[in-house]
Amino acid sequence: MLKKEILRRNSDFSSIYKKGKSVGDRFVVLFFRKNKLPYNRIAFLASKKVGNSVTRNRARRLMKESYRQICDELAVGYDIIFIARKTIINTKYADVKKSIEAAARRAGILKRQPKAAACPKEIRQQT
RNA sequence: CGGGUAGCUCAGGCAAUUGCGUGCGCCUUCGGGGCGUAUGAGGAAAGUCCGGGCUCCACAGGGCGAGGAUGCCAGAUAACGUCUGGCGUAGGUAACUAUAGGGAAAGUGCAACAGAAACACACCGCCGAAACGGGUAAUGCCGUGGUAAGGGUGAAAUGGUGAGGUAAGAGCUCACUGGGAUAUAUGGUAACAUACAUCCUGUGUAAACCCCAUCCGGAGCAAGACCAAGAGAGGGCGAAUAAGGCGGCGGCCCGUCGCUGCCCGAGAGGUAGGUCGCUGGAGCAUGCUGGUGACAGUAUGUCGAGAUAGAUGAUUGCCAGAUACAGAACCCGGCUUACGAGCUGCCCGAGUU
RNA sequence: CUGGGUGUGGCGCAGUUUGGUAGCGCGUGUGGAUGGGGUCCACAAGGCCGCAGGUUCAAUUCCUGUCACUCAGA
Repeated sequence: MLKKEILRRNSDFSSIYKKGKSVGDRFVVLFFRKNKLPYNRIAFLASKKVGNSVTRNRARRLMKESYRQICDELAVGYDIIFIARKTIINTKYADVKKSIEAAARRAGILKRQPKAAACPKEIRQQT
């Protein structure tokens, strides 16, 4: 993941919360919005409700790994926020991955044909 | 074997595939790219309860006051409210543990309820030709009174036992003794212990105010240093409340609400943002020496995170089996709290030989 | 990183200053009043004062430690 693909500014977050759409699943909640850029911007969140710092780090790492596996199949030009729910405590990686896939499919940002890829990795190679 | 008590160690390892941060080297289309290699969370990283380094501000000689903290003695330490060793006291059969442990003979305050009285007291009781007054046929019978031995209340009632003494009693006197103060001697660096002499004999509370001694300037890495868009002083051109543009409501049009032209822009300031501070240090490991110990000295070896929306993950296999509490955020020394496994010493009880 | 505040019946709060009886409102239960309900009246239950130690004769109150929640500032 490149550094420009990480959401940082508070204004970005608030505009996504305000104007974007959301999809929930068993372990994660997804906020997303079009950003008119040739790549996606991502953020992973785990609030204090999830637990202590070890639990929150674990949740974010699981979500990151899942995103890395499926990012080739995602559509391009979105800001996406992944938020961990309380139920993510003591879950396995495979379950989190499934949950994220399901949420993305329901959000409609999962591509039908994964071969027309626009993953950031390939942008990187083109530019 | 059971129970207790004191301390120590580890915090899963190895391999494969695939990912992440940083350092170094090379390549580069210069992009917060690629390749290779090394390295990458803890015993508490936690709570932020103390102490220090470091940085800025104040004072540059120090003192006083306010406020706060600490409070047996000696030592360790950069320093501490920490640690070590001792003393006293308390608890425990013991190993051992706990200890804010200076001053109540400087002053003020408080001690509910109960009780007569909780700085000074007479309810019941005892006494009474001990003293004064009154009274009866007679009697402590009545008043003033003496008395703290006994009863009862209370957490606490004027130190305890015995004898003398007395009207009855009382450290009123004596013997022994509890406690305290002072002086001397011995041991100890000291706290203190022991012995002896003299004197005294209501209490608790200072984690109530207070007194005494010692210590403390304030803020904190978002400290602080450096670079520095945009906006802004101003200048030039244009326009005249219209049109147009942008945004909100709305599926769209209509409608409605809000905002308003373009260009140049020194110095200073420092916003967004970035760079440094940022990890080699009261460092770590091993050995030797000194010390009861905390610790100190010395020799050799060694470099072990530095992120900035925040880096350690995922999958599989093997090791008999398996991981609790928990994630560095300027850095150290402690304290406290959470928690898995293993080992050792010592004490008590029971049993066997 | 720094500095405050709060914790008391089921809920919201007093009491803590100056230690000694734990209280108020709503709610709950029972009874009364009404033909019934509401309002009203009477009575009752319900608290180891967040937790653990200490000081004291005695602690919700004083002291120390600790846990949780919450606010403010940089």
